[in-house]
Amino acid sequence: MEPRFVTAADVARRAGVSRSAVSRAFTPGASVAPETRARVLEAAEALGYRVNRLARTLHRDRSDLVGIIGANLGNPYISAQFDALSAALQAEGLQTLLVNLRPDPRPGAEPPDLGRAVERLLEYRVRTVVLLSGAAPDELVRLCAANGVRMVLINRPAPAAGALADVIDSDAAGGGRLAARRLIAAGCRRLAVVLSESRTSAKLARADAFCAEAASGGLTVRRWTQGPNSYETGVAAARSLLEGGAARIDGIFGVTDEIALGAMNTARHELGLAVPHRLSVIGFDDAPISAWSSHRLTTVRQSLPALTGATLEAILCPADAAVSHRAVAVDLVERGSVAPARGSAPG
Amino acid sequence: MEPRFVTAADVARRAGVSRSAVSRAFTPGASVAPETRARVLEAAEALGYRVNRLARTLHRDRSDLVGIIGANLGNPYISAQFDALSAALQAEGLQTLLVNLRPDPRPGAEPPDLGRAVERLLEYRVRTVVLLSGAAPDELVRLCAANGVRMVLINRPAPAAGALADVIDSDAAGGGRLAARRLIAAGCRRLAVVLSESRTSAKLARADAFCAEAASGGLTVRRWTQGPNSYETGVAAARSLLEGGAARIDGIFGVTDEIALGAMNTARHELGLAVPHRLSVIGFDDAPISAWSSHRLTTVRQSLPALTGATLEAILCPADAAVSHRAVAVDLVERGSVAPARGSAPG
DNA sequence: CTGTTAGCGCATTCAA
DNA sequence: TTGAATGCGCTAACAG
Repeated sequence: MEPRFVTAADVARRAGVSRSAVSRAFTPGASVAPETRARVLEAAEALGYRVNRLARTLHRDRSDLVGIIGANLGNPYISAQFDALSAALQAEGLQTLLVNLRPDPRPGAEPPDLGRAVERLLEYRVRTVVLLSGAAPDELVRLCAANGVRMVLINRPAPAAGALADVIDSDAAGGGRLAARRLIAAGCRRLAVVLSESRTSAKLARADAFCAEAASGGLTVRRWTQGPNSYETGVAAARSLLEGGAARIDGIFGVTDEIALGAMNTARHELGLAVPHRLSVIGFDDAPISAWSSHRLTTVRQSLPALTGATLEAILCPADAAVSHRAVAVDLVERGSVAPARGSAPG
Repeated sequence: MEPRFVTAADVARRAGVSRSAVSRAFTPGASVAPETRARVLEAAEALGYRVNRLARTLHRDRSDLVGIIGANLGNPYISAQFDALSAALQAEGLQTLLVNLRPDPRPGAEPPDLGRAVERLLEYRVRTVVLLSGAAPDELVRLCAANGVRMVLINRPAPAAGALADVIDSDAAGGGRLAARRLIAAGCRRLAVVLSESRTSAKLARADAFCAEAASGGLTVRRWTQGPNSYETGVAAARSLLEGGAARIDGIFGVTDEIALGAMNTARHELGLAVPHRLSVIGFDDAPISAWSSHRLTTVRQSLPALTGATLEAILCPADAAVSHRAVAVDLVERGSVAPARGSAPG
């Protein structure tokens, strides 16, 4: 005899009431006599009944499933972000359904496809799709909208105007400028920026603003672009930019902490360059590990609580609310990877 | 006019067939005329229809949702493990429904409750519950079993004999012994083990085996237990164990890499102790960041692919299969945080 | 307040 | 192969 899930009918039978009574006993705000309700709950308890939320969803216009599309979940910042977001959702009674865009390592496997990911989530009738990774083509945004599902884009390229997508953006340009100004203040004159090949506009915007700010200070920036957003990308960049010392790069901006850490560690431990005396390094994110005493990375902070809060707001807003654009401020966290500012303006 | 999800009936109408035909067109192996099928697919495409997997689940005996219960998703090893597992599930057509056991930071919030987490997942009729965190009381295992849901425990205390739960265990005792032997070979004589307060038997077993092995070598071990499994726990331990230098601890085993890294970094950068010359440190997990040149932590490796593979096997096994116990071997990864072995046996 | 009834979207019998 | 009918577990509108 296969064990089976207990149904409302089972409970009704045992409690000697109708199925509706059972349903009502589990619906907050429904009108049930306290006594009936108690009897139902008792029977449910005895039988081990619990509401089938999947079936319940058939009736309501939206489920309490929130789809999160992410890649790179091992990344120190993204994992923290995902952790915070899923916890916050849960506190609101929402549940996290994950689609992992990580490439399947098996030979012959197809590369991950964002379109399929979204469709998959639509099949589960999620109420919202949150994009932590990848760039959403307008067509996908429209697809969701056509199904009454809002999309929330976090640090993603903004979709076409009028598209039904909320966007949460930390101030990439401001952060890039902050980084450039700080390196220049430290006396760096030969700057480089390291970014991954991902076409994510947030990372591009960080790099572009960095370059623009440097240019306005009369400096040109060596731009190093290759590989994924990973530690190894930073390692490779450091080797390529610093080895031999011909270019005499003295300031590096990594568009994510993970990249910056790869570059900094390689400079320090593999190439023997003193940080920050010979080379200053600055990152973007403020991942937890960046504060560790083994790193002490100076970085542009995106406040995780702020980011999570803005995301949650967007997710919770009524289905018919106008789309919104939430900006999250960034600030510079001074630690030990950038040389002290020279000639800072006196008091 | 609210946008609504397209239903099979809509498609049937447009294609001029019955709803059943639509259903069959989307059911692999059903008997449909190729021509009908084509017409249905065309109509579906035009309308933007996709199967409602929630409704589909009402008919099948199990859903394709796998519930994962985890805490500490920001932990460097756990995030990697979660990443690998969710990707592997997806490659098998299964979907990850997450319950995050992270404490709600809001004031007055209740602490996370594993029982509620499991019940929540049962409400979604998941086919399997995977426990990455917490210890499963037998009563919870029985609860799942009563609902025909298998439980998979990863590095968790084994439930009562006969309970319907698959367990995946990396060799905690073997790893603990490996760590002890290595520190002893390095010439360490004043050992300490650092563990968190969590009652997780895996971490306890690592520590216990470490102490036992040290004892058999004539050494007693200072046991430091406090706080959660986190970097800060390692930091606090290092301060408490090493500050002042009275105890002259010369070898530390952290039961997770994160703890070991906290201890090592604090010893090195805050207390100014040379690692490995003055102090040797060894961890357990082999998280990606442990290999970084800023750490080079010698550690006991749990192979992530092996762990993920074993987990997947357990999840995919038929519902009526006997419960299984899978052991994952560990080995020592030599890096730079332990002094070279002295007087190793020649040839 | 309660039970009856009628769906929600789908898969699967059963006849045809 | 196909359509009609039935049921999955639940909610909601309706009468009582």
